[in-house]
Amino acid sequence: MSNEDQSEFEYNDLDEETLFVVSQTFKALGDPTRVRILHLLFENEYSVNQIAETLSLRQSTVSHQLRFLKNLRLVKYRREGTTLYYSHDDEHVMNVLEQTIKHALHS
Amino acid sequence: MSNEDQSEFEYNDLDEETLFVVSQTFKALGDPTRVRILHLLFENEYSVNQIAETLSLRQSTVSHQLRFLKNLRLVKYRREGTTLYYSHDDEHVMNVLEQTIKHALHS
DNA sequence: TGTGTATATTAGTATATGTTCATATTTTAT
DNA sequence: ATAAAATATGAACATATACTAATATACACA
Repeated sequence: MSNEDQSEFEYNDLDEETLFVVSQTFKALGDPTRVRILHLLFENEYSVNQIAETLSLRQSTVSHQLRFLKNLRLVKYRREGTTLYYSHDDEHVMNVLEQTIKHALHS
Repeated sequence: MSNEDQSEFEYNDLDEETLFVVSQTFKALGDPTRVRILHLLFENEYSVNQIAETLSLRQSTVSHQLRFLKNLRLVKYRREGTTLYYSHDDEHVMNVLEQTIKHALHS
């Protein structure tokens, strides 16, 4: 088999932006803390302190990770006085997470 | 609202193993190089060198990442002489990847 | 057995990442 | 204005990660 035969079919690599968005999105789900936070936010909204208490994390840790998730528009918040209630903001990502959790539980 | 009201509903955190598997799986998809490799393997099998050439990566880099992916059983290989042909080995993960790429392309 | 080819592995390095502590900022209520 | 509560931020640290060069290993075949 000649080299020409091997390269007969041109491969279309992912464009740089798509590649960045996709890997960045998965990177968000690639950390246990962020998975726990998103999993917690599956059904309800929670304040930063509530998240920290429920998951036994430092307030600072939660805030840092929420910023990460907010930059990717995976979560949003609403304010009530000094309290910020966070909730998820990306149905696709939450679906992917749910699917994969279920898949992991069955395997 | 009292503290009792807030903690009335017990939250069931993900068990440690599920958490590990899920975040580990997403971590695999959280790197551009691995995304490119898996994307390449979507339809066909490729040898290590073919992957390296197609994606302009070093042989060593590809081999390292393939080991990573193989440890998670995301890829498998078959041998033909000295050549190893790699292909994907996890339909669920490939579906998730495909979905997310399509989602990224439309946004 | 010896040589060439394909792949894997090891060690080193630079960068990225996640957590923590301390502190700053924002908002509300007095 | 001041204090308290909730959250955000910055710096420092330790660890993880990805890539590279060099080398080792595995296989095929003369």
